[in-house]
Amino acid sequence: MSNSKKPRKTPVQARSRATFEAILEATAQILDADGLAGVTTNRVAERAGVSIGSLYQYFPSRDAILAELVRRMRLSMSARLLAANAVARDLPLEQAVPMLMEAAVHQYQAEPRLTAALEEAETRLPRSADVLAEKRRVRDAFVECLRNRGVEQPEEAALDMIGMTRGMVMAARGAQEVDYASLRTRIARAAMGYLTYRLPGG
Amino acid sequence: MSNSKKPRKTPVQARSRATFEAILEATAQILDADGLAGVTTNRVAERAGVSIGSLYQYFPSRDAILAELVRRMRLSMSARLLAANAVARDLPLEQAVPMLMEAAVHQYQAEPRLTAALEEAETRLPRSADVLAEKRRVRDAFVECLRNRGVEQPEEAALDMIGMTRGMVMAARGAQEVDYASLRTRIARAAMGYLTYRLPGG
Amino acid sequence: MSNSKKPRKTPVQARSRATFEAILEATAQILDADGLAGVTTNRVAERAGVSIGSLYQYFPSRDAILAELVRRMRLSMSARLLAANAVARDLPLEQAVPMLMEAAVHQYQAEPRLTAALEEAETRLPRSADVLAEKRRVRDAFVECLRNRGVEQPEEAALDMIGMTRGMVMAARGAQEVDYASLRTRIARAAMGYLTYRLPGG
Amino acid sequence: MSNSKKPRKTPVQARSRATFEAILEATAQILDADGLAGVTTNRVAERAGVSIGSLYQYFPSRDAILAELVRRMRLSMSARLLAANAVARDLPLEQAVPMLMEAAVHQYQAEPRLTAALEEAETRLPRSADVLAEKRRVRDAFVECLRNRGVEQPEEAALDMIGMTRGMVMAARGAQEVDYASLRTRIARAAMGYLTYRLPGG
DNA sequence: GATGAATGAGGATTCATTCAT
DNA sequence: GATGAATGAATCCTCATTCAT
Repeated sequence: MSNSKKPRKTPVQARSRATFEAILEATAQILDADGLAGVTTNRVAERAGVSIGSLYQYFPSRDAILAELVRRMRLSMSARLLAANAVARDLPLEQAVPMLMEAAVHQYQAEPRLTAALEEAETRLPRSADVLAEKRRVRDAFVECLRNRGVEQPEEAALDMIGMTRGMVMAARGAQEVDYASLRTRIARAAMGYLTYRLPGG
Repeated sequence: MSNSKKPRKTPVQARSRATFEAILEATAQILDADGLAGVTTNRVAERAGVSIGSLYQYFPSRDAILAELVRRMRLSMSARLLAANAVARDLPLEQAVPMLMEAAVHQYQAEPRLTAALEEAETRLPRSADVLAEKRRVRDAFVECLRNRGVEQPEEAALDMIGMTRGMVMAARGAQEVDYASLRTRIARAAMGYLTYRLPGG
Repeated sequence: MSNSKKPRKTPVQARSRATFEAILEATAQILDADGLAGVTTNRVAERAGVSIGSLYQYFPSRDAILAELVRRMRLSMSARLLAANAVARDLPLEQAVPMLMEAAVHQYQAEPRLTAALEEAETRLPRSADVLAEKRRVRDAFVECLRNRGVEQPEEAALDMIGMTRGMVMAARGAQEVDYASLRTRIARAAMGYLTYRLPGG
Repeated sequence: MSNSKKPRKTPVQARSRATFEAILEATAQILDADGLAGVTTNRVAERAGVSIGSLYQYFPSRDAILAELVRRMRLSMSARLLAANAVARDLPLEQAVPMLMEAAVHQYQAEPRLTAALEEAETRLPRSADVLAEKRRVRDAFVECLRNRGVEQPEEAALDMIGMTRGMVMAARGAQEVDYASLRTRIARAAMGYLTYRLPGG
């Protein structure tokens, strides 16, 4: 019995592959334009230029399409983070952290609406081991970066830095802000400030 | 021209008032328990102990119920922020900021699931002038606090601080973290660090 | 959480009751005309003169409609059997058995196609305690009748007599036979013969 | 005018023959395991190790596959009956009848689920001359056996004996009874009793 | 001949909303 | 005002069948 969230058939032939990708692409477009509620299987099929039957040849359910997109997004985010972490390996904290934050921001900045919709989808979908693993890798990249540079409580700090990144991008997006260069600088500042500031009472 | 998102009638009589509130309370309970998707008008009516027909006497649509709850949440958040700002009027930045951050966190901390569901509802609903105004007041409270204490770019900083607050609470919640005292401290630290840190290159 | 095979709402008002019965009646007509495969919810609703939404107010699923019809059929069969058994209480075997057989045959004879369709439905549906109980009562009526008159292995004999009844009616129906008086006589003969015949070797 | 229920081509070559049989075998397996509803053409093709396109080279429709299986079942039943009748040619009624009954029971006993599924399929399918002919031969075997031994109304009696056989086996199966030796004895007893018993009033 | 990708009519079910009583 | 029965558009999904490669 195959996992119902996995693609139903692994596309090997060229035509199959194209259909498979067309369905994902159509779904991403609709998510970006109309959000999660706009994604109906018939609409996806229509936009993909495919019959509803074909859609169900490749995905066992509507959720499976969303799950695949979420999986790809998380995969892409973790890949970017790991790459940034590798590049920053020998840099000091104040140079390494901005690089990681920039990597973390990238996806939100590149496709803000799609990413928000996919994160919403992620909360609706059953927890997926794949997705959890990728998120764990992102956090681990932060943890490693911080621990190697002597930061205390690196697990907690990683969580906080990921959270503030996401929160600040979303807030900027909500306020229609478009100066991403400035935003990245502020996010890096927030992270470094968080790591170095000592509260008066603490 | 009647705004379809406003309650259909202003309840003046006691019984009307009670029914009106019962519907909102029922909706809030369902949102907290099952999220936005669990809110169906029939279910709300049933839990409120009201017929579906009566529900539509008080609210013109399902969305109108959600809009009213969103409005109240934003109202409550801005009230809390304004109060905190008033109390902190004469305190220095490093004492005022934690007070504001704490006020901003409160709602998320007190009812995390309900608040998340209402924010999700908010993104689905058409922009409401009421809600925008309350959010503006929250931001203005931050702006005033910062400007009075000589912080540069207070508009931008207010936005960032609100964003990081929300982001860090949500991340903590997603990681099942429950030590809110620690979380509040870290959020205050992030805010103060953000305001005071100078990037090497900047 | 209510049993999903039970009617969703117990109809108390006159209009409700009428709708409820109209749905069952429409389903029975379709079963009789086209068999189980002809029963689609939309078709039932249409024939009942009711919207599809109304149908689902009264029954949680297509199967629930069928289950209710099966339940009624079994109820009616057991009632008839028990009545016959009561009437035959003081009669000797050779008079009692034909009465029971006649009662057992009645439903098949009165509505052969509908009954066949409902029995087919019964095998598809999850076992229902109600239905099993009614079937048990039918068998128990036979058992009691036989045991009181000194028949050996009355449980087994009851099962066999019920089986032969059903088999002979169905075969007659398949052969387009319509002389039910003759059929009943033969069924009674088969039953009595079964009970009294001694195999040469046995 | 091509009968759409007939196999599309007569397989002469070995490979064709093998494919044809594989499809039938796969269908029989699915029928036995999951009943008529489990038989989908794609599933049959998959289990037969054949593409769906090939399946439609050998059978014009799903029903044609089922029809062929029904035809074979009836063929096999009639062959067994005719053989039993031949063997019993010179035996007296009370020895001949049990032999015929046993032959009639055999198929139900050997593959109860498959046989039940095929009989269900038979009722769904359009009447087939082939199938009717085989059923006629079964009945004729009984008729001949009875007439030769002086039984009155042999046509009617044959019908009744076939019916009671089927009914008793099905009832036993429904009751999870597995002692087929006992069952066969009882079926023979029912048949002989039916043939010899004289109702008091008759 | 074989393949399997593609088709789309059709079926079950939900739920916001209306309106007769 | 209140009630709740009724509505039907919209949604997810299946499966027999076709046809380009």
